Amino acid sequence: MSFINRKDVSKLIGFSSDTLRYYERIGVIPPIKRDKNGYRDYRPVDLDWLFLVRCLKDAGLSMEALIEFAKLNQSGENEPAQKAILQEQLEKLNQKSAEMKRTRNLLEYKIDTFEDHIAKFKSGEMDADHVDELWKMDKFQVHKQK
Amino acid sequence: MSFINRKDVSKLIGFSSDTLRYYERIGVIPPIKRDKNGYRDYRPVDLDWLFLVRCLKDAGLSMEALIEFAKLNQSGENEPAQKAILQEQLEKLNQKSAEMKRTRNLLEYKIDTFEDHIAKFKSGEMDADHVDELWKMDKFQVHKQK
DNA sequence: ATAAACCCTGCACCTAACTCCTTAGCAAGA
DNA sequence: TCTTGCTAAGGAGTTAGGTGCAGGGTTTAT
Repeated sequence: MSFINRKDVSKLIGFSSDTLRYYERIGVIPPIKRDKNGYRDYRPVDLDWLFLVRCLKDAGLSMEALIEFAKLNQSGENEPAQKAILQEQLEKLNQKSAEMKRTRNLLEYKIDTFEDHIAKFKSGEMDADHVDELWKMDKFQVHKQK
Repeated sequence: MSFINRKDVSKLIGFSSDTLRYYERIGVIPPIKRDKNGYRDYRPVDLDWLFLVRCLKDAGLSMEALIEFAKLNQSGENEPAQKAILQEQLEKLNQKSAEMKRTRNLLEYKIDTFEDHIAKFKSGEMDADHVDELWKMDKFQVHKQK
């Protein structure tokens, strides 16, 4: 007689039953209400939370951050703190995006110059100039030493 | 008398000495030449490879993919295969970027509507309509069931 | 009334990717 | 020569994030 059972939730959100139970245990999702048999009875509010968890996890948040967020949410009047977490994660996401963009540039460069690059690589002719060329692609801000 | 020693490489690329040794062992980087003492002697060609590994790893490639790539590179005439791997990873990177963009939208939405959202969440008033609202944000293409 | 198909719990186990530990060799300065 | 600080190798330990399994209960269909 569950409203939505474990299996349906798995299908909807894409976490396995085991994973859902694991998340509940470590505190990523709040304790789910049970029906008369002790079976989990997921409500829309739970699905909403799981939806958010799914997105944030896919975006690369750690379980730790998600647990912190879940705790704040369950323990009352910490809306500014929660909002701060979301904003912080948004900031991280933006940084990550920028990082990925740079890596994409590098990949494109590597693909474009592949023949040349590999030829040098194999013959051992690749020298400091080539490495310099890569440093200049702005991924690292280190001082090359003599 | 190393050209560039382990510690310098750590500083330059940002992998710890242990990690460098680990990578060499599992085949992410080729066997590094040694000096008369048996100490590793990193050459520009090695740094170039490490640079690429650093970027691809940061972009989320698994060690497995990197090992495959490294093997192809060491074992001769597989340039098309290597190029294919890079292109495949570029494709994955693009997908991931799109995914992150969607999640960013969700986060922004959540932050904007936070007060309202949390109020509903706490009072348990959040209902199927709200979940619908989220489904519509295009992250999932599932059929909601009755 | 028995089987199929769900659900429950606790706990052991797993993979990836490191990270640390121990024991030991070489090397350059006080 | 002694100490400090680098290096080496092999292998055990750690962390994150699950996954599987045994042993049991319920519900529904046949």
